Amino acid sequence: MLELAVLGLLHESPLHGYELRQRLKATLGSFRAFSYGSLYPTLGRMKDAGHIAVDEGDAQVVAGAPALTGRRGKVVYKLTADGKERFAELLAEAGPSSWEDETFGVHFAFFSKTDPEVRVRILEGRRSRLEERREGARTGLARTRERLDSYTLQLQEHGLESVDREVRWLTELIETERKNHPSR
Amino acid sequence: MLELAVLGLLHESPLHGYELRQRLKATLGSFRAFSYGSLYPTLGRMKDAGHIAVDEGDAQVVAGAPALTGRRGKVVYKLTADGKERFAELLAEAGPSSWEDETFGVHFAFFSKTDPEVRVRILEGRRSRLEERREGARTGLARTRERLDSYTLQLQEHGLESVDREVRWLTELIETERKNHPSR
DNA sequence: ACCGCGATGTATCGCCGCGATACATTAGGT
DNA sequence: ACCTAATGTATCGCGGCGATACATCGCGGT
Repeated sequence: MLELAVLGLLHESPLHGYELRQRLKATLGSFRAFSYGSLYPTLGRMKDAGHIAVDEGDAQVVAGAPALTGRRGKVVYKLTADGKERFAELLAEAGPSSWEDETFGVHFAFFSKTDPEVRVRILEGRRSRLEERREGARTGLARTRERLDSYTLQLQEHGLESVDREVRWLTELIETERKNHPSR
Repeated sequence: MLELAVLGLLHESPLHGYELRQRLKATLGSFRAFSYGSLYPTLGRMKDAGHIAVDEGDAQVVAGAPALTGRRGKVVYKLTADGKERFAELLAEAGPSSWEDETFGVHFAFFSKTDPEVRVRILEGRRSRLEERREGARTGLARTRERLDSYTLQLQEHGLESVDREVRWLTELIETERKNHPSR
């Protein structure tokens, strides 16, 4: 998840942790943050996996100054060849994991680097996922409507409308995609 | 979080795990699920804390049948006096934690059991939280608009609109609250 | 009468993300 | 010269998630 996002961002240019986080916020927008508590461990894992490499931005040690305190330098991360492969691999997979709530947004953010066929499949997957959920909620609501207090009801309805909105959005996107890539 | 939800549901009537989860889905609607992987550990913690007690729905052991396999019975959970106190305590607190994304929905679901003053404070807190986020996103968007590809842009804008929608919803709710409880 | 299957039911495991926190460095303002 | 805000790296414990494992029960089909 975060892995995909990091791969995507480093695909543009090498970055250090802090920048990475800024970009994350800027790219994913209001929909997902990713704290340092996730970022650094993920970077660690990715490094271990050999998908990224570090350029110690290295500690320009001033001649006279004793290096008593570790004199921390910037740590710049960049993609390795394996990392690029991994990125392509993740971009290509259009399974249920690509259209779960949190994951979808990240995949979407890198759509311009994704194969058009895959784009459509992900959008459609996401849409039917939401439609399922909507139907479940709708019938559930119909069954229990009377027993619920007005606040719970309001919550449900707001939720339903949000889902509806997203479904409409997705439908538009799918149509646009089809228009631009008539496919087979 | 889950703790609050469980307290709220058990406040109505004792339930066992499975029912609890059904109610969770029904009450929180499309917006949050809560898997068993959260539920049972939470129930464990709450039991340890003395907020809930278990009624072993107990293994009606048939006379002749040897109890070789543990013959698992239903486990019914119910609130203790401490649990009711804890519930009231959680309902009364209207701090930042009450209007974070995930938390807010749960608080809202039990608004009918919440003090009117607290309700308004939570709604307002949530709203300003969203407005902050919106401003951040809006200015960020304005600064970087050119550098973003159309998909990222679309994602941002969809996000912004969603936030706008929720802000409008909250504003309506706040007005209704004020109308019904003019207060000081 | 038997089988299988889906709903009901309890529970655990490892992974991952979050918020809080700590601490160091650098730029700019007063 | 001093203070603050932004930049920067990193860790810790907690809580939630999806997958998984099992067991029981009622029901329809053969």
